[in-house]
Amino acid sequence: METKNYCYEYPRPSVTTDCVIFGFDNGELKILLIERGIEPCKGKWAFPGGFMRENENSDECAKRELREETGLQDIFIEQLFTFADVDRDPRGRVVTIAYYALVKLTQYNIQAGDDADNAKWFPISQIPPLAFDHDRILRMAINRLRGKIRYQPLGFELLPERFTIPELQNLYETVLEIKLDRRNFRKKILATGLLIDHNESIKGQPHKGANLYSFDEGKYQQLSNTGFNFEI
Amino acid sequence: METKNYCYEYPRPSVTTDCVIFGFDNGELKILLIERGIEPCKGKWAFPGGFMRENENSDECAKRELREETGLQDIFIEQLFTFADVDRDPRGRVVTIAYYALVKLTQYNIQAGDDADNAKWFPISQIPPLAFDHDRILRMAINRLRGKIRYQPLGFELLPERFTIPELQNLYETVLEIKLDRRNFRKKILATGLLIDHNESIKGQPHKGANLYSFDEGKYQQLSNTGFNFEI
DNA sequence: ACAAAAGTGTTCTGTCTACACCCATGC
DNA sequence: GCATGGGTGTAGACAGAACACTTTTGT
Repeated sequence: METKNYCYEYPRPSVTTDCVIFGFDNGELKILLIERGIEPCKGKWAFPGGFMRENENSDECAKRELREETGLQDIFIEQLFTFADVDRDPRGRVVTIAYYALVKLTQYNIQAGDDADNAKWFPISQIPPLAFDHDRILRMAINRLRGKIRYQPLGFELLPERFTIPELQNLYETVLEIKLDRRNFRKKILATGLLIDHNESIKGQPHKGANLYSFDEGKYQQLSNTGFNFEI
Repeated sequence: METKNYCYEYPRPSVTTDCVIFGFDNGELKILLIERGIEPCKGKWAFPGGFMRENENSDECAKRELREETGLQDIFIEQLFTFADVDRDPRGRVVTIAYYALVKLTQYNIQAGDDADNAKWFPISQIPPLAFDHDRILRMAINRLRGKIRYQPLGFELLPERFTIPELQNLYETVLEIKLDRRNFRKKILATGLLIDHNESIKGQPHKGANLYSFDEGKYQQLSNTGFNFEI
């Protein structure tokens, strides 16, 4: 199966994209994985991904694979890192351009088995054995998310369109694995002026329902053009 | 020349690494470029780089190319981003894993033409027309350096082993394109406890010579393991 | 003695932290 | 009326910003 192919006198590796998909639900950070039905690594779990085609760039490839394997589209996706170790795939030389994506899980409400039969969400505390070097990719994706959520408004990509401040705080606490002061968090997040108050609150709970907000994407774009920095 | 090669039924692109090399000299941030002697883009300037071999990963490839084309080794180098647009190289499909490197320019004292005949340092304010999509790569490298120098001790990689605080400040001011207060800068950088005082100062100037320091790499490693964050 | 850059300390201001009580809702 | 979580304000600590004068050295 392995053949040597040369162009400019050099062998060419296969190139794939893989995508680490984060969701947030029930106070837990989760990852969408697909169970491999064929060798190599049959029975292990892997990120959705696949081979880059001749007529698409890596961004397009990552988005296409996401759509084909999970039905997801129009979600936040960003290049993470490229993995090019010699022996990462037993079938031959494979270079993988890894991506990570953020899903409004409660909104899209993806079910395991949308397109791929054995897709499943796993809390990051209970990740099953992963195929290839996907554990390394996962570690890097989590670090990227942790690092970037502090100074870019990524959190909102993981929550429904309308969310409460306690939900947002819970997300930050979960992702960053820290505790935050309720009063200070609310002050800081409202001080950015980037939350739109909908004067509407959650009903049907045995306690006061929290107020709903949404993120003002347009205002954020404006502000970031004038050198403003979001920061938690 | 272009042939279609399939493995797992998919065509394989060529894979290269390119490296954006930063140096700092004379109060200027500079980039090392190589003039292309052959088509395509003959006469334009490009980053050193080349095709990844069968028995090396991308890090090894980037370091090897650096050594072969500039004589540089054992310098700071890090993966930047992967460029995989369909038409970035007129010869065919080429995926480039870009790197950036930092050189202690005054120390290594690389001369234009070490190995590659037409290597030359350019101040970033006077970059000549670049080959392929290298202007995009350069922009991304500069942004990465600007972003990362604030919260990781990258600055020291661009200065000689022993440097003065005014030199270090000058570097930060140049890279970040801002002015910093001399007294506050000194206070902050010394407060980290990461500078070793050599009680030795620059001589032969028509004014007071500045004191020499070096960066305490070992202490930084220790501190960063215990959750310390460098920040300017 | 003078020009040029290095070195040094204090005050002010604004931001982050810590913390306790009342409010709304469903049962 | 009680249990549960939501919402609010203030005082103290701390870090960052602003700022002027003295010191060293070569010419």
